[in-house]
Amino acid sequence: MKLSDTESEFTKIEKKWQRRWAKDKIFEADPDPSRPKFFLTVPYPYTNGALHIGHGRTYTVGDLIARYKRMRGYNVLFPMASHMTGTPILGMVERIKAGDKKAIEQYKRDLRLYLDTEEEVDAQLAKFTDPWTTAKFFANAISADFKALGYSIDWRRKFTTGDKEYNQFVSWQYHKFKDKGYLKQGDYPLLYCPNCGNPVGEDDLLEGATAKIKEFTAIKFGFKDGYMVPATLRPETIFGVTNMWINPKATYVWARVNGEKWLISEVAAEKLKLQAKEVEILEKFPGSRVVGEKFTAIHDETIELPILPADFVDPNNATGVVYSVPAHAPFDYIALRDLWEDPSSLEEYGISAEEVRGIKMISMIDIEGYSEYPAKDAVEKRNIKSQDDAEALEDATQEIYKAEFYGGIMKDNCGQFSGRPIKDVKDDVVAWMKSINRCDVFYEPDQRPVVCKCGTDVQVGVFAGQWFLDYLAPGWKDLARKALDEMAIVPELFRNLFEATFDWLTQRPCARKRGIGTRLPFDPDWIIESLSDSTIYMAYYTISHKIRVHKIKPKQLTLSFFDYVFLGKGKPETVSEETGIDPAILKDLRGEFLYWYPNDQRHTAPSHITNHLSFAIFHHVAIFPKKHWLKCISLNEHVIMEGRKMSKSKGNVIPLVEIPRKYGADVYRTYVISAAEPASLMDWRERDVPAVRNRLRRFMEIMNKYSRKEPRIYRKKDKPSMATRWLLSRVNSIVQECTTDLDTFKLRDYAINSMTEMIRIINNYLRRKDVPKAEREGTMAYVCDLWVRLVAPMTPHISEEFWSKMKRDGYVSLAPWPKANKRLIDSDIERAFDVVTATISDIREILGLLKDQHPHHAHVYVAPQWKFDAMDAIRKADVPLIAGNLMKVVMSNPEFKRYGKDVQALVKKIVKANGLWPHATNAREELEVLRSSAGYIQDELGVEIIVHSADSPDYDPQNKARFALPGRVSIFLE
RNA sequence: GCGGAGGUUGCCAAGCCAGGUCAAAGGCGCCAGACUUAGGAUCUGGUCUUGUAGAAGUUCGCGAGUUCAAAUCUCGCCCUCCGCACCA
Repeated sequence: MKLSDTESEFTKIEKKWQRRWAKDKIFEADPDPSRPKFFLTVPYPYTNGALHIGHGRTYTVGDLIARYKRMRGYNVLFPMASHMTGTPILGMVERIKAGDKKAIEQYKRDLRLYLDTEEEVDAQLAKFTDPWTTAKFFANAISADFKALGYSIDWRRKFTTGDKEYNQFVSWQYHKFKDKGYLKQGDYPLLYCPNCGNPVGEDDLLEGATAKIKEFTAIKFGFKDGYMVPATLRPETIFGVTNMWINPKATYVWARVNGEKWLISEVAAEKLKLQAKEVEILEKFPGSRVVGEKFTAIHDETIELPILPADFVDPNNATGVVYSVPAHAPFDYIALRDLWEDPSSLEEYGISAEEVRGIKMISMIDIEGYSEYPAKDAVEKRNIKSQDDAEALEDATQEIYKAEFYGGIMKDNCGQFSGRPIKDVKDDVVAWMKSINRCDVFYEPDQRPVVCKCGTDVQVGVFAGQWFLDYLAPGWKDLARKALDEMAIVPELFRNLFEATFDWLTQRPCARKRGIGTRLPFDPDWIIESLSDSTIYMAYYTISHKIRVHKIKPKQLTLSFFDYVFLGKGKPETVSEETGIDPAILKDLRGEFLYWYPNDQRHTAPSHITNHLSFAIFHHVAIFPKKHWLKCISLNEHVIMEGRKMSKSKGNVIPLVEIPRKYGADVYRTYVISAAEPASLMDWRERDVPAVRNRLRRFMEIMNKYSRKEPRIYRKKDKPSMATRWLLSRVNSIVQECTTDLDTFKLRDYAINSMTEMIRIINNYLRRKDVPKAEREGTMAYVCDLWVRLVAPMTPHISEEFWSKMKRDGYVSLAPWPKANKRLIDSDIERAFDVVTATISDIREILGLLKDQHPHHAHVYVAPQWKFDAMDAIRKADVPLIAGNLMKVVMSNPEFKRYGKDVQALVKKIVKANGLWPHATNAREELEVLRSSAGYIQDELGVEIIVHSADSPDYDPQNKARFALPGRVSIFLE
């Protein structure tokens, strides 16, 4: 696709102003103690491909805030960088190298967005053999996209997370965690592909993408000179064990597991090897060999129980050994029942019918609504006949599991756990077994199949020595909560999710074995995970440009360098000795950090709350003093397309790069701001875009016509028309509302007020023929001056164009935000005008109902003053709206008594309307407004308007005058 | 399962926290009129139901409740979306 093919009508203006902004460096922000600062960040994009309109929403909102704050007089720093650490880029590059057709096609699609010919695309793709080239290409491409959308970014501070200098910064951060004791090492289970030898994430899976890891308790029942080891989700049921189940046809092993002898299935032994256990197979044999033998119970080793055969036991599931609790497990119950009924199959194992019939179910959990043997109840309720009815049995198992977990109590045959609720006791049973070395953990994926892209079955691997950030470390969470409490979250409704996340955070692996990133300084086998290298990096923006300017080398960026610059520790002279950096430069960097920090606002999408944003808060409180904690997090939801999720595979993704040339940056920006409030999902609807574009055209049309006239404010003494007074009032009200909207993050209201509503009132004003030309032009020029600045954060390019046409100094991007002139806001006029509008619609409605008649005159009767007074009296009294109450209020004033019946009618009306309605301040004003608007009403309706006072109507053949109410004139048409 | 957010008039989407000015903003779509050679654009009006006098009736997931008054507050129910950890 040629870039020049599809230029939008706005492209020329947009490019022109982007060039000038860059030339005059107006968004490059340096410390300036004379001005208040505002430091805004939006997370850097991940540069492994083209961005789409969804990303654009967040960056556009960020830019809108930056531009607004700039106009409010802040020294705004809005920087950007690019993210390339982690696995995605690496993964893609590997897939391209491997000749993966899908991956290549996907990259080609993205490249075609930026390159003109297929040859160029192929040539570029050929260079994508290392992640750096890829990341750099897209980082540059995305920067260009951002510039083309008019984002007011200070590009001098750009860096990538792969930079050596940045790695030094991340290293420093992790040294701090280590010093605080927040870093721990331990075992950690992950989905793992034995063939690739790597952990697998969602993107690496062919099947089972939603798989999670399930933790079983492996219980070591005494058997011969070792243990027989079933794995269970219900360890508390060991008190109800009656026998063991073994699949006689499957292969079992005696294996040495961490020095102990375990009997498990052969498959399970292989799995244990991946789970950080030392496993040596001692002997292989069919399950049938141990059937009929005895093992001992955990809670009482004098109890010997038999091992029985069962076909339902799957050697591939867990350890392939199952202990039987027939009273509480439907599978166990039915298998045992089958043997009771037909013990003949046991003969070959030397187990007699008497022996098996002698096995008694052991009830160990009390639960309301069930008999002694809940498993039996559940099976009978479903009328389950055989072990083969797996679905019904699964259902029964779920029922009992839930019922017992939430409502079950351990019976008094459960030793020290007797009498306690199941849901509380579970962990304690495990802890107790652990203390006597009778249990271990065994992991399985919670679903099957789970298949790696290489075609291999995925298993659970346990990484020994995995590094964690321990969010439970003493004091850390409390500090983070404190920071959250003091921080602004906008929209506020997202705070709940932060709080829930804080509650739920425990430990989190923070390093891994593959991907791009910073090596853990004290254990270089590990690479710091990319989410936790992106948490306090806002601080890095404050100095990144100067590191480059001063050509400071990575090895000079030592721990004491960062300690000094970010924490003020040490003396510049000492640090200079160590690093070789001039003390003056060090002081300057420290000054820059102190000027900009803290980060005043971080804007991003709520999907990051449960990870990156929460970590950002935790990491800030861990490293920085309170005055440098984050001040505010603002969020906007993501974007869907025509009511559907966007996804590359569906092909319903609009790349961000196409936006400026297809629609125009200002059109897109306006669309994005006005389509939905930040807290809600935005639905991109192609057919709504032209409507936005047309509004901008109308804006330009009006600006073209009036912006270059001589502005003049018509004050009361100039005796302007009512319409002009109304427009001046409305426009200034809107300026006020827009300011509030932006301050309270009601961005959609801002867009509607500043664009749609402004156009509406201006259209209305321009229709009024009673305004003298000079007055109209002067007033409109004044309005244009306010308007062009009001919309500048949203439509910066168009605004800039008119700002220069209006011969204003400098850039509108740096112009002061319009200030509402409160003296021009006249709520009386606005209310009075509403009466005119209401009168027009009333007459229109009546005209619509009069099908065959065509009246030429409309007699309008304005309510008498006493009715206004009566309404005011009620308003002031502020009593419940019951007719009696209201009557009392009005009648308490003797003046109203003489209107008896009419008062009653008025009160009835108010009760019916369930409240008071707006009207002019008094009868005189209402009369005046209507009289002065008679010509306008006439133009609108095509009938002659005669306004009367209801007190003394000149003409009232149908006695309509007495129905007139404040704000609701009475009308007679003829 | 646990946690979070929601369900508004054809569609999208405000309003709900601080109950009355709410038949409920704004946009899209649709209908009509003006302008125009025509189309597009623009401007104006209409768009829950009924109505030849400005009115009345029925609505904001469902069902109860609180209140003079509920889309808004309380309780119960139904349904939808999102997150749940190595994935940025």
